[in-house]
Amino acid sequence: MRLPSPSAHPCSQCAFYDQSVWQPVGKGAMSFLTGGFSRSEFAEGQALYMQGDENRGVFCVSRGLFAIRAHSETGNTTLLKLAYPGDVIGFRSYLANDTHKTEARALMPSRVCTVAHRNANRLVQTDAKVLARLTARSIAEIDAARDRIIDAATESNQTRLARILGKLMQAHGTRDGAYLRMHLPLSRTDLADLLGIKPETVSRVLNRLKADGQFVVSGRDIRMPILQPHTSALSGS
Amino acid sequence: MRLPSPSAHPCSQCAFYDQSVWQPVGKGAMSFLTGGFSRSEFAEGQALYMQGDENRGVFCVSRGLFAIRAHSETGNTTLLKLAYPGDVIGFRSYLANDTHKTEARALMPSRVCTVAHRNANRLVQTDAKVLARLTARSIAEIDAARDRIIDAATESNQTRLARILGKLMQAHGTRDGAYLRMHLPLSRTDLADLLGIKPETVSRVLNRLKADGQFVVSGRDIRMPILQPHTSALSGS
DNA sequence: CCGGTTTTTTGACAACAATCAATGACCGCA
DNA sequence: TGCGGTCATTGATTGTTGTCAAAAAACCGG
Repeated sequence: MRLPSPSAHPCSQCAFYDQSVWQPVGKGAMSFLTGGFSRSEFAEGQALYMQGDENRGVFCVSRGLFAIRAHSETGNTTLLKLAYPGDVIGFRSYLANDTHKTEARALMPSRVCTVAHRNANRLVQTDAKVLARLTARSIAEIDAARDRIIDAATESNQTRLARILGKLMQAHGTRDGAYLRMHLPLSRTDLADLLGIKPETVSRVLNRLKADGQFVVSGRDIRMPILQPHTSALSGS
Repeated sequence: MRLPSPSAHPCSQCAFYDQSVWQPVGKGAMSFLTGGFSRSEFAEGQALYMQGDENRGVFCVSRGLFAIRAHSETGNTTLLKLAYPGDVIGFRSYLANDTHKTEARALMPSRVCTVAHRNANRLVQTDAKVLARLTARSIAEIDAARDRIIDAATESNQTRLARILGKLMQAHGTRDGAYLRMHLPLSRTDLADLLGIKPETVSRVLNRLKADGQFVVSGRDIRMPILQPHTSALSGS
């Protein structure tokens, strides 16, 4: 799990190096970073952390997709967000010095880079820029949550579902003729927990999206026309 | 607007002094705090800042109630949160060094304490504890947003409205016989923007709350029985 | 390939919300 | 006092979602 070269920046080969929380770490503190750094593979369904767990460090999704879920006492589950490659997760618990209030679970085979709690502390103490980058992630989290609140309050579930699928398609879809195609990494229940509706309703909303020609859905196999519907409508005349 | 004694901590008489972002400021940096500190009164309907404005500082609600709203290009308005006394607002814009993405407007006669942008910068540079407290507010903001997302996804609008009214009643209600009573500081449209529904639906949900005996509503005059409904139901037999 | 399980879909109905239109209540002000 | 104007309520209708039940499809281990 440890990387071969302890003097090189462990994120230097990562596609998200520029935005890495640890990018400011210089030569002087590099041993704090490489010492607590690890890269782990996660199978579909495997948890990175569970609700109530002590914080073990700061995590960065390197590949795949994670679901950040909250489980209530009454048994309800809300899928708070999807963590895509480049997203940093677990930092709320790290910054608050608190247990995790959500769980993170891989929705497909995924890879995560971890900086252990103790080492993160040392890096934050050594370089103020690291803390500044963590603060920036907090602000981005606030913005994302605000956007989601607005989205939920103003858009129909059909529109919201189309957006979620479109974003997943952009991240995980592959070209197939005039379509983008993917294996949907979320169950109907996951989609329901993401929208705050019941799985039966997800089925019906998907039917509407199919009827509108926005998606071709068959189980977890999903295709999305690459051309925007209004473009093709205009091209006909 | 300036306070009389420049050597005393301007928050020292405030009910929220302990949780004040500026509480850690010591004698050495006090002039940075008192110099940029001001206390302002706001009339009902008056804006503290508008969406798109440059950040002028960090604000703390001292008395009254503010609505934090987001206006979309399409003309939709979402009431993102209510800022109660003790709440710090405007810090997202301050920390991100960005324009305000929301507006803050007084819902009743209110008082706000302001630390000007430049002085806030000096205080943050002087004392790391100040930044730590701002970070803690960011985390609290993330938590509050998460709670709201869960609430919207799992609770009925009736339950959500009852909670909102109950919280307002707790903050602004006065005892009146067996009831807590208040003048509702929000219009039906505000309540609608808070729940993500239409004003007509707010009317109907209020009717259901009335029918259930949870509230007595007449225009903006609202009363809430102090005894829990289930207690009185049991006491009958 | 089979049997058993889980997931997803469909159907029927009730509850809830959006929309549009009309009415009613309230307020400020001439 | 009466006149607009805004805000709030109500009614009628349609669309959406929840709920419960059943059927269909997908999945899994042997």
